[in-house]
Amino acid sequence: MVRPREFDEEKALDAAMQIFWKKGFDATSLTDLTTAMGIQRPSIYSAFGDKKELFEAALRKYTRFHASYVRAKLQTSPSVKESFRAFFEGMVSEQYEVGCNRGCFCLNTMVELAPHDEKFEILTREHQMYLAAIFQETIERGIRSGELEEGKNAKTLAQTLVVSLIGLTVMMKSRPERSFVDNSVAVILTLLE
Amino acid sequence: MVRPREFDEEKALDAAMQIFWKKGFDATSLTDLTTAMGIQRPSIYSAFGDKKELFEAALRKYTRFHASYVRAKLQTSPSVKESFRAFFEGMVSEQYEVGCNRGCFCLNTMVELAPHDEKFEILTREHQMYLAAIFQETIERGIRSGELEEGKNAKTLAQTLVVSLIGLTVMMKSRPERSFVDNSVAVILTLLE
DNA sequence: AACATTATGTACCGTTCAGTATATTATACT
DNA sequence: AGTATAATATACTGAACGGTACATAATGTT
Repeated sequence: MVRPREFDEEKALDAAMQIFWKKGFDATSLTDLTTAMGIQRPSIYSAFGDKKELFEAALRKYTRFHASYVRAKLQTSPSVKESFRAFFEGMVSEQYEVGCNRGCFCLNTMVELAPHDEKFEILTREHQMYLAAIFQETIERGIRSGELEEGKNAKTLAQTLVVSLIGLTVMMKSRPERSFVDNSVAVILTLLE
Repeated sequence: MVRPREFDEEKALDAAMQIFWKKGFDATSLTDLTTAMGIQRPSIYSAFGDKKELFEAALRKYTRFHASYVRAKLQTSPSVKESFRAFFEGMVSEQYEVGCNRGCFCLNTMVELAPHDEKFEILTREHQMYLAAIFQETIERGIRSGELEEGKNAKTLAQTLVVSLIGLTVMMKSRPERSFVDNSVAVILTLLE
């Protein structure tokens, strides 16, 4: 009945995510987007709406991906402590190995848009809350298995680990000496002892 | 010999700092700046250079102010633990009392500009290093006075507290329930126990 | 094969941006 | 008082922005 789309919407959205992640909302122009996505402006508007709607779709894609990534990373070992260690140390390694320094798309958005746009305030907050829930479940698993002491407050500990994760991620944007973050990770992990 | 400036440079720079702090570099237009600073464009250019130079001057003013603020806050009590508590809890209170949510100018810049501009990567990193040094000195004071145990590693602990400070500041940009940050502060402070 | 429908490519819209040329005004020194 | 100097105010520049009108191309159905 009609002419079908020539481009893969998911691939195009992925390209948009990458560039928004790297440059942020304001600094990304529609020309940047058409180049990265490999399609023309009217195709963007018909498929995704305006720039902000596209950004929101890209961010939602990111948070889904990121949440499942974190969930997977925290199950790499039967040991909860070991899983958290692998998670934090892996995050640091990845950031220092990659050339560009884009950090976390959700945190970038929290800084750039959340204070002036309630939609993104809510969206970014809820992602952090979700991460805190994942952390809490993992800690509770450790308590049940006996690896962590019974007295630990899983909820407040999880919240603190999320705060630490945010701090590490943002700190690395300024490329401090690696020992700075390595030391911090080591101290943060003592909270699980 | 010449016509003197009609405006107070420090006051104008302060106004520029406030608006850059609130809106960031890209989102602040020269029209915003002339309005906030109460002067015309050519006056900005002759007194401060271009937009980026003005931004840098504003950020340097901020970091100087912020560093001395932190130094003062950490001497509010002879007790190091109590000083850190006052510092972290005060920071949270201030953020929740203020209507707008501008966070920390230096961290905002770390996210917006540091990854794409080496000058700001260095500037923001050095401020965090300076904060870490202040924290370390404070912890060492606590160790000398006997308030903190001898075995504490002042340096790594200070680095971790800086990471925590960053995490709290950024987290608050999404306005989570206050208990979230209050809990985190409480746990973070246990690192000093 | 003709048509209705939607995607695409091009070229454009008005607006806003950072930055500046020019003319005027106000000062300090001679 | 007159002049040299620099700070203002106005108005403008070209470029880039987000967004869209319009013509063309490609499909599935009749």
